[in-house]
Amino acid sequence: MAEVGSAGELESVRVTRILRDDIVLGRRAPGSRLIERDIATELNVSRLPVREAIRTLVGEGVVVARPRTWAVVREFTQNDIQDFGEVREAIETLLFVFAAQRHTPEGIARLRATYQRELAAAQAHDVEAARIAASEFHEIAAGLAGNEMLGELIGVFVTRLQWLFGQHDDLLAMAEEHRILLEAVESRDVDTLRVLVPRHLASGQAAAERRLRDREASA
Amino acid sequence: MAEVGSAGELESVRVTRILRDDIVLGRRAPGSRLIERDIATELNVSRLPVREAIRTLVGEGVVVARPRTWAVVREFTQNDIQDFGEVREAIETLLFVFAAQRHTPEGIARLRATYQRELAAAQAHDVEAARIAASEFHEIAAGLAGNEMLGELIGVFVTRLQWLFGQHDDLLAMAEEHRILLEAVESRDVDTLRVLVPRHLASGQAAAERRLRDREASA
DNA sequence: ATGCAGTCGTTGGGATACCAAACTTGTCCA
DNA sequence: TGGACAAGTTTGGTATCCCAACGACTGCAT
Repeated sequence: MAEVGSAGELESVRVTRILRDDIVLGRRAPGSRLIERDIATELNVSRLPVREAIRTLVGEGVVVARPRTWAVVREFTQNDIQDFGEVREAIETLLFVFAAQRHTPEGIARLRATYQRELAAAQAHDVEAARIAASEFHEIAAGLAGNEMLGELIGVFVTRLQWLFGQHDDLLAMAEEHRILLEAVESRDVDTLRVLVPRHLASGQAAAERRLRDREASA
Repeated sequence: MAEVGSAGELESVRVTRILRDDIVLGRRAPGSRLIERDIATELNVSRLPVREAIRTLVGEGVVVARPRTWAVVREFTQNDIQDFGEVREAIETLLFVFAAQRHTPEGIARLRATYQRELAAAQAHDVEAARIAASEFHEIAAGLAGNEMLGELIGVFVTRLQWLFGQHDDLLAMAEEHRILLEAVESRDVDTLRVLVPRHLASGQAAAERRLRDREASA
């Protein structure tokens, strides 16, 4: 019918992806209502896939739903972002430290290739490609860490991550930071990573806080 | 109708709780099938609440569901338990360090009261009460940490935590460990906590691995 | 015995219609 | 101004029906 996405894809998955993109890309504002019937009509599906999608997004922490009323896109406070940053620092440090301790030559090669794609995209000012490569960089690093539970945990948090910290102003600076991370992982330099990762995150953190302040000021 | 649980409780929540307890308490074995229709009939509800419950439990990581087939209770491997332990160590260290840095006198009083309840229950060999108090101990500590995102993260993991590490053999030893944690938190002794928490977790870890090995041997 | 292909029953994903409970909202009145 | 009340929305749940996909079984050939 619509013939979008991979063959045999479940409707609920498709709807989830659409709504998630709407939220992450800002097409649905924080606080805006998610009304099952309307969305169902809009996307030409029944309420069922929409319900599942909303539940999934609640699980991913970007939607809040109270019983028997509409769900809304989550509104984050300055405090939430700070809390999130603290947690993220711990998780990502763990991630890169494990990656440094356990990586294989083959894995490093893939990580480096992805970094180079990111760098090229950043130099060409291709925002979308750079964003995808950067996100892949983290995915590969998660693989190198060789800890599936850690992967699951990151999976739970990745949507709000992309939402809150998705848009990084300075693509080249970000690529450069990834180069430094890459080299530390390759040389298994755990001590350096323990100071590097928090510093890497701090820049995106500041940008997210700034964006939120701007939004609050204009409200 | 059934008039169980709190008033106005959603069916899906009730079903989720029932299934979760079945799994955590071992009434449903790892690998056993969760068939929507059967469970719906069994609990006298329609398929919808059951579907939602299963999705929730998938989110909590204790059920695996592939499209268009039954879901099954998750089977954990030795490797999963080890991975989980690594992640848990990082999270709980973060939790107790934050609690040490940010606790209030009032919060410490509640933590101490809960510890004393746990100790009393352990001395009386009341397994159920000790288990509940121990779990409350962690909940209160999470509150003291003053980081809602960390709370959410723990919420995602708490079910498999209770499932895999729920039964601790030596109640008195566990209470004693909680006493040491409590005192370190109270005196804001962060350095001690950084070595204490991993040690605290190691004992439960070993017990879980032993249990799994036994189960595998008898299969 | 073993491997394999086709068949058939089972099961989840989804659509539709309907209802009750409860949450919002707007209005009216003190 | 503030609160109680009424009306309209919206979700949660039930009941059916259908279909595609999956799994299990059967029987055949080797």
